[in-house]
Amino acid sequence: MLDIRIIRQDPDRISLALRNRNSDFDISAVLRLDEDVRKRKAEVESLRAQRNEIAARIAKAKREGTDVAHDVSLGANVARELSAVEADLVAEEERLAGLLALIPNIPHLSVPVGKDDSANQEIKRWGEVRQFSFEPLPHWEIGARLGILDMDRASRMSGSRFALLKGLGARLERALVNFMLDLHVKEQGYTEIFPPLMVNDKSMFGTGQLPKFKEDMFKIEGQEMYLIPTAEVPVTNIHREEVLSGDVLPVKYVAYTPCFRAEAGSAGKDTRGLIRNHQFNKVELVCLSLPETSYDALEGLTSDAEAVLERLGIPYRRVALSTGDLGFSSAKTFDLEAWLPSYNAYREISSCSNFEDFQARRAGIRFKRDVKAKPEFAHTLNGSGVAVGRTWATMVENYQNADGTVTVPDALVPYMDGVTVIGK
RNA sequence: GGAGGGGUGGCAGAGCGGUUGAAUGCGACAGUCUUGAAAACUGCUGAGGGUGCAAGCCCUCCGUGGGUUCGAAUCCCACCCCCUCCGCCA
Repeated sequence: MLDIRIIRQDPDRISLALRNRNSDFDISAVLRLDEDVRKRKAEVESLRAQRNEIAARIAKAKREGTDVAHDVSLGANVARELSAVEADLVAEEERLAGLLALIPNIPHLSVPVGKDDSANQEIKRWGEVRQFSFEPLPHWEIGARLGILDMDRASRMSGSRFALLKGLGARLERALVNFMLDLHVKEQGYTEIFPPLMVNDKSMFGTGQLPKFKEDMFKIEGQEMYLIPTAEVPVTNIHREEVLSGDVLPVKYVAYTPCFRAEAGSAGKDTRGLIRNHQFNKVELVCLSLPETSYDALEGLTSDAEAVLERLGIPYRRVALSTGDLGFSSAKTFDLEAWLPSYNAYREISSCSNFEDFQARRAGIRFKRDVKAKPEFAHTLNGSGVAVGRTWATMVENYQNADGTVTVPDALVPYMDGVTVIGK
């Protein structure tokens, strides 16, 4: 959520930012409504002041035993008028809040301006893309042949876009999760979290999934509860409605969770294998930071995610998303894209974002610099560290051998009980 | 799922229709004392918003949302959450 005061002060800047994001949101409606609300609020408050004054007078008169009838009827009139004006105010305020909740974040100045992902900017590349001496197979083929990935049976029990891992395939998934968690916890100083996988609508509002992206989530029937689309939601909301003391910042959390996405509107895209499923595993990094250091924190968080790919020897590149490709809540996002031989392209495997105070304002995550200071909104960041299913796919494809086996990279061997080749 | 109990400031805990934004204690903060610290004493101590150049003035908040009333932390209704016991269950 944007600060209404910024919209008031600098509407042109907001409008430009929205246009750069391909948003047709009409700021002027917000400004008009904001003015109405403030006018109405002044009315309500002066009526309340009158009411309070009359009530105080009656209290005093009763104590002194003087007549009260005149003030009581005066008070009744004020009360009647007040309730009418108050109802108008509530309605207007709700409308304004509803509009504000739909405005995306303002991109940071460093974000490349452009209308879609073609304007994304490559920041760096790491690793050599492997040249195969044979025709490489996609991971769903490799997995099926090795008996470690079974998409057919998964769709029989659950439908399309679900995966069944088996034997060393399941083991590999678990190995990846543990490897990533160990790296982030033991070497990079994150605190491990295992959060609830269902959250209420307030939490979904806090991180920006609601109200606009309801269709992308699985809702529990008959309840105001959703399956989490990412650990970002419960983990960022750990400190919802809290005032932290400034010296605990930065707070760094890592969580492994399954993620659930309805993926409305993605029909026909990435229909095979592990790339785009309704349920997938992810290790997520979340950081709460001081405002002035949040871009350093973004750099740190992104390189913490990159370390995962580097240890696994997976070639990747880092891309700065353009204004047109940026997510709703984000002020700046780096995507990490891993080389996927079956796509003959780099595919997103991690997305690291600085939301600045956008989520913190929605979720009420604040801090005080010291005991006397006014509370300020913290900055929130998160990034995948990294998507496990996509890593599974990328690894299996990059490490496949001509005989159909898959070599296990050194960093993972201890997590695979010493297995160095899958399929031997 | 059933039966009770309870949600008040950072914490504990009063208040149960009229100077109560809220007693009291603890904590925190500032100060006095002290070579320093502790103790003791004194003072202070929530958040959000409107308006104004400012000083200030005003409004809101006692789980949440409604209602009654001139006036609600206090009365009524609904919901949410927590605790205890029983049932069920990995």
